[in-house]
Amino acid sequence: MFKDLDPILHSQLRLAIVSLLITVEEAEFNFLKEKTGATSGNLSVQLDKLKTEGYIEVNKSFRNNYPLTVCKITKKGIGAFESYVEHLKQYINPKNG
Amino acid sequence: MFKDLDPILHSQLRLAIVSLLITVEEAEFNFLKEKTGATSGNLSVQLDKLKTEGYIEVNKSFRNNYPLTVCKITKKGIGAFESYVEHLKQYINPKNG
DNA sequence: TAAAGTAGTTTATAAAATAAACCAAATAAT
DNA sequence: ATTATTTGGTTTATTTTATAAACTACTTTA
Repeated sequence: MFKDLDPILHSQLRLAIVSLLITVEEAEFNFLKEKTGATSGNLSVQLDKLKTEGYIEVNKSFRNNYPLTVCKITKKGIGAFESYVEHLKQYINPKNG
Repeated sequence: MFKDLDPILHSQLRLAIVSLLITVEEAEFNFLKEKTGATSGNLSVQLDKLKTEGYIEVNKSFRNNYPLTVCKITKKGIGAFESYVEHLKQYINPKNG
């Protein structure tokens, strides 16, 4: 009756990250940090999880001598997000029959 | 930017339980178990959590000599659910700006 | 050159979800 | 009548997650 919710996306922070990446298509670590309000540590861990799952790509480089981490959603990530939202509708539309 | 998601409701099983209780207004343990596909143990724990939070009422009695647990959503639970859904929309509508 | 800031990562701790084991009573089988 | 099985759960233990704290490596400023 209830479809499973992808546990990778069913996390407040990871969902926020993916939600942002869907709109901007590319974002820096600090942009994500500010928008989500996450701590650096937590953000680092969750980005890694999304990367491991293949939902995002993470590109590390340097800019003005400082490390720079840029994230981008993948096709798989977009698909997973859309699917997650579809599944979620079953839970939040009180017409689950 | 992103509003916090009530951690009590941001759980697949608890969300499913509350989603069901919103439509039926009263449900037996086994009804919830079948509809959600949860194990008894997990269901028992999560019902207790929702009860402790004041989101549901749990009435224990006997029927045909067997124990019977009946659950009902509270006003607080309805409010929390509605609020959760509102907050969630920020995450799933890719127009978060 | 010492202190403070940038941009993170890693490790440790707390909280949550899940599974396994258990319990009390009822019914069914031998 | 005693043993086994089923019902309707609860409790405890294990695994998984999330979060926070500590740390790294380097840069800039005083």
